[in-house]
Amino acid sequence: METAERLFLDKGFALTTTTEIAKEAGCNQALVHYYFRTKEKLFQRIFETKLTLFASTFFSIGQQGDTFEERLTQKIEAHFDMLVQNPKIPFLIINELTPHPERLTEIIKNMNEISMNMLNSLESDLKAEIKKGTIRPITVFDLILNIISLNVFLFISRPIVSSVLNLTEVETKAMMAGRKKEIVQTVIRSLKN
Amino acid sequence: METAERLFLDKGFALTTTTEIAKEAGCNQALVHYYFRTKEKLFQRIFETKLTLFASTFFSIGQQGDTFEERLTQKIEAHFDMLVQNPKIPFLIINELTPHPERLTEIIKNMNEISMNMLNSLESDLKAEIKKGTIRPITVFDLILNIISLNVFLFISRPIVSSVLNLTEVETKAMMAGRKKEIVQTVIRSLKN
DNA sequence: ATTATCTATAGATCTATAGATAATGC
DNA sequence: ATTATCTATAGATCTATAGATAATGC
Repeated sequence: METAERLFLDKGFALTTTTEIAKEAGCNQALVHYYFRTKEKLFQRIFETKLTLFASTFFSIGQQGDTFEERLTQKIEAHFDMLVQNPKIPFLIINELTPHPERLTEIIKNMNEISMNMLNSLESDLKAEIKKGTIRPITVFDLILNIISLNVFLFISRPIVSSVLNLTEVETKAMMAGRKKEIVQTVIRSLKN
Repeated sequence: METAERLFLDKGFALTTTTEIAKEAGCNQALVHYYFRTKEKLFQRIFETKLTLFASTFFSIGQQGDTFEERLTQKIEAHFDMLVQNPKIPFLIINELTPHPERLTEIIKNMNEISMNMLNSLESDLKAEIKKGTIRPITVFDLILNIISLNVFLFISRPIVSSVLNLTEVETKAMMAGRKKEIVQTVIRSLKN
């Protein structure tokens, strides 16, 4: 499963073969099917884990903090840090869900319990601030999509950006750290009245 | 080529077969190879066109306008409008370049002529504004990546967002129009001192 | 006795080409 | 005579399973 996870994350479902998984895992190809029946089933087990991880993190951290700005900064950074730990998840999700949006339907229901609560808490927090006049009017949808766009796209485009700018691994890390601060700045400042 | 373009944009290189291209184009599969030799060559002709289109638009529009804010708004909207016309290009580029970053190397050189000029003009424009104190200090890299992130990710995630929120086609269009305004707002406001 | 692992292979694709036939241009 | 189109097929995968053999657990 570890090998399969790595290969699926690198190349997606279509480009990964059970032969390759077996080879890199050090067994024969039949054994992969002995344990998981089909390539699809093996993929789904990995994919659902990754999708749940990706979706839940954003809504589950950053409830403390005195000011709205602090709480929001925590959320953005927690989301960013989750991506640092799982940099290839966004590519996998985009890669698989875009041609097969129907795959999402079942999984959404499983997440609604946790995420909806957190979403509502963010929404009421946001609305209170807008009413106070400390930030401009904005929907929770737009705010979240702004944050996810800025965070996720960095990780999606990282291989391409590193290639275009010819960055070493160290330089890439420095660039990512810089982006983390910049993204927080961009989101916080964009809310100012 | 039209059929191939549509299928490659929808499903990427790996999931598209020359058999399917031929079938939907109304000829037999051998004819595809008669004209294009290999699936790879056919793909590259389409891919390079799309990649050039994607990369050049951002740097080639929006030079007029009295204030920096107007010029920047034009650039953001021009980029957004290009994506409206070509909503599936980002997915194709991400999908193909992430597992094969080496494919980019040749193509970069072709674009450097145009884009570098435009990038320099944006950079000097930006620096002048920062010096004047009308906007906060920010690198041209961060500004461009902010814009591309917000714009492109919307189009990458559109199928997923529409599916999650259960949006009709009309509702999706309205959402996109709202996002266009919101993205401009976010970028402009995030630059304020 | 059950579970794990292997070899071998069926069956389904898919790309690419060979070679025959039809259509077109001079 | 050249170009376009077709049928047929070779060769390369790849998934999945059947059936034999080895390892493990009681």
